[in-house]
Amino acid sequence: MYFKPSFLPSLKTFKLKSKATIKEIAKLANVSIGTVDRVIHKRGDVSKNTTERIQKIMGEIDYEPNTFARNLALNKNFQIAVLLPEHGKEEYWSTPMKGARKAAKDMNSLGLKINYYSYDQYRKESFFSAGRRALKDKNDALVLARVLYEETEIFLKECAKADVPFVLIGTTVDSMNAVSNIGQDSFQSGRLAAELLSFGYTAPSSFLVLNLTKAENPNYNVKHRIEGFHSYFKGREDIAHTIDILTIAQEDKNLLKKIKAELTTSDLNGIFVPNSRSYMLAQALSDKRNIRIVGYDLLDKNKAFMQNGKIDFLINQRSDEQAYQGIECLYRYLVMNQVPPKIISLPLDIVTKEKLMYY
Amino acid sequence: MYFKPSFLPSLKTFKLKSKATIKEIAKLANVSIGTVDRVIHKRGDVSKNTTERIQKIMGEIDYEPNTFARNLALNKNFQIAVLLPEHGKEEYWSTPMKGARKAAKDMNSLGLKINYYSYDQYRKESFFSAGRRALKDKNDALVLARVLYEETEIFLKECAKADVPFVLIGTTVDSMNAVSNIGQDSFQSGRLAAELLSFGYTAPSSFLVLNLTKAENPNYNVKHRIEGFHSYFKGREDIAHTIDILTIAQEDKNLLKKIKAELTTSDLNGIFVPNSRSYMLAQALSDKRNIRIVGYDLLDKNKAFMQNGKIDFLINQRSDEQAYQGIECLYRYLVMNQVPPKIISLPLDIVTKEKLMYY
DNA sequence: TTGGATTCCGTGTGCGTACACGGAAAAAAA
DNA sequence: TTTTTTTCCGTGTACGCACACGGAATCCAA
Repeated sequence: MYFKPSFLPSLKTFKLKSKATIKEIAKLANVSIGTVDRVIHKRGDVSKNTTERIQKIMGEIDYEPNTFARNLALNKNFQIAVLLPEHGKEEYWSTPMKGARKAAKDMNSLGLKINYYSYDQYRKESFFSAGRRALKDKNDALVLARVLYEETEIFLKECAKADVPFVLIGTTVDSMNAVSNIGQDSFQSGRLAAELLSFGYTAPSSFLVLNLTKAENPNYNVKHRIEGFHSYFKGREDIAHTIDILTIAQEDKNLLKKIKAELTTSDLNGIFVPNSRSYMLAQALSDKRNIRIVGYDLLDKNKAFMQNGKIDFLINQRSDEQAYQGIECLYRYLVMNQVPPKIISLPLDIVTKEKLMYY
Repeated sequence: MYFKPSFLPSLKTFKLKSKATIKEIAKLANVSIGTVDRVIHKRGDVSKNTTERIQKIMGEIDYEPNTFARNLALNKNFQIAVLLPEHGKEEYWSTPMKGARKAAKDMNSLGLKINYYSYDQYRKESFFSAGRRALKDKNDALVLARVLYEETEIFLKECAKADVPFVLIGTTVDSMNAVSNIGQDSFQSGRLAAELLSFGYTAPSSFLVLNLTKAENPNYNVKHRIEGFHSYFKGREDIAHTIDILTIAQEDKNLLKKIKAELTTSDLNGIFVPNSRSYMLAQALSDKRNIRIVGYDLLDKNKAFMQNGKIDFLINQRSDEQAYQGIECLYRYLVMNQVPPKIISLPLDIVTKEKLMYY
């Protein structure tokens, strides 16, 4: 229930002179507000002469429409669709969902409604049908992750045709003419992983990239992380570290065996797992044996292994923040006409055992 | 100059049924909107019976006022004061200022105005006069840092009396009945520093806390960081590290000498500088000599020493973000009546050489 | 039973913008 | 010149809320 809080301004309150309004522009240009409105919204039916006069004045006084009045007049409640893969309670995609829900709550009083659409990320048809449902439901904008690479491209063309703006999360490549691309710089995160993994090692050491792949779907983030990882060591000519790479399909029944085999044959100082499944490696390690591990993301399993000291660093993608910011961007875009940067690169978040309590 | 963007909704646009309005409440309660308004704003002159009936209905339909309509009707441009110490271009306090300026820009179209008040942090009178000026200028709210400890308390009592809400940044202690306290958990950051400093050392090692104090003003953040630092090692009974502490006044003419003396007499593995002046230590180190250094904040000088490898980790307080969030909080508080958490603890941000490019 | 005070509440106006409607003036066609 | 069309622009209403003004109802006392 809503009641007036005590701090609310009363009549006595000092009133600032507000910014220019269309009324003032109209007066200055010797026309009615209707004409000014026509010029602002390019609705035509205004003589060239008058148009230019009004535009000149608008430029001079730096007119910006009053957000409150505008939205009151529009009398429209915006709705934004969030299109993400289905997920279990503690899986990766639950994190951005959490961010979206927070945004929904925060912006509820601004009349914003969030609609959720989920799909099976291993079935292209599922993605298309969820996406098209979002379009049919007349959402004003769309937040999604580029999980299915080419399918997303096809779908986003449909969005463009329907004049539905969208934000891509989880990527920092300017693609598909999105309003914005919000994510983490994968290449740089790979470099950071290399730095953390090799930190303090003054003697030549041996590191492994353990790429636990899943399904046939190529993950470009993982690819760029590995590239960044290598680039770091290429730039360090002071010490000749050894870098190996081992790729195993996550579904492989002999996964644990293969990892253990690798661990016994080579004498490793550190392992980099370039996706969120470092817990699988941690499971395979019976004891710590002083092998440093750097992985990604704060899945519950990863956190548990960090807590007991098996995983040393996790680079957090903050996909909740990505989703939140995506929604915020689109809201500002729709309501206040603010255009965000094409690429928003969230700072790399390094998580250690001591930071764990925050998440 | 403002022009209608192409994506703006037109008449054809699907219209969602909007939330409950006072008009509907009035109809349900069989009274006029004026009466409903009187109940909402507790303006009196409504019979007890009617009041209760209206309140019941409001509770049932979960009424929330339309932010746009409310602010349009209020016809008020809010102004928020930012009260911070004077600073040179690249000094610590320039960072929160940057955040404030960004907020001012972002929220300009919402009619928010930010007024800046600066003071000499070593002159109490300067603080009081700046603060009182902020009050006289009829700011609707106030963002400040608790630099002068007791003086801040006195001043904030004046704010409370004048019914001016405020947010404290740079602290995570719920103090003075602030709308919110936004900062970094100092104790936890000290623990993190300890973790980073001792990371990878399996043999008993020797660490130093180098406390470069400034002026007589006690800094509670520094105190808590050092406490956290010690607490980390107390919890680690696996290895018996040695912790020393050395306090030197920053103004000490023999600062460099004293540091160098310490470095030669003891065989250190790492040094923790619990404030933003780790660059002073770095200056004293002629060569790296494999002493790990953990410090705070991204001053230009610190960044330079991190770039050339002399400083290993910087814990970033993100005071720009603190100021930004402070302003945002207060705006939502004033305009949408949203009450933020009493304490907002920003995640600890670990900066390494590879992350430097982001700042 | 009328005057005045008191209690309670409805109506009207304004906030700045969006957009429909229709009217006047100018230009073109008759 | 008269009629029709086109060009251009002013007016009015709506959006939901805040608040002032003043009207109606009730009650008490004279």
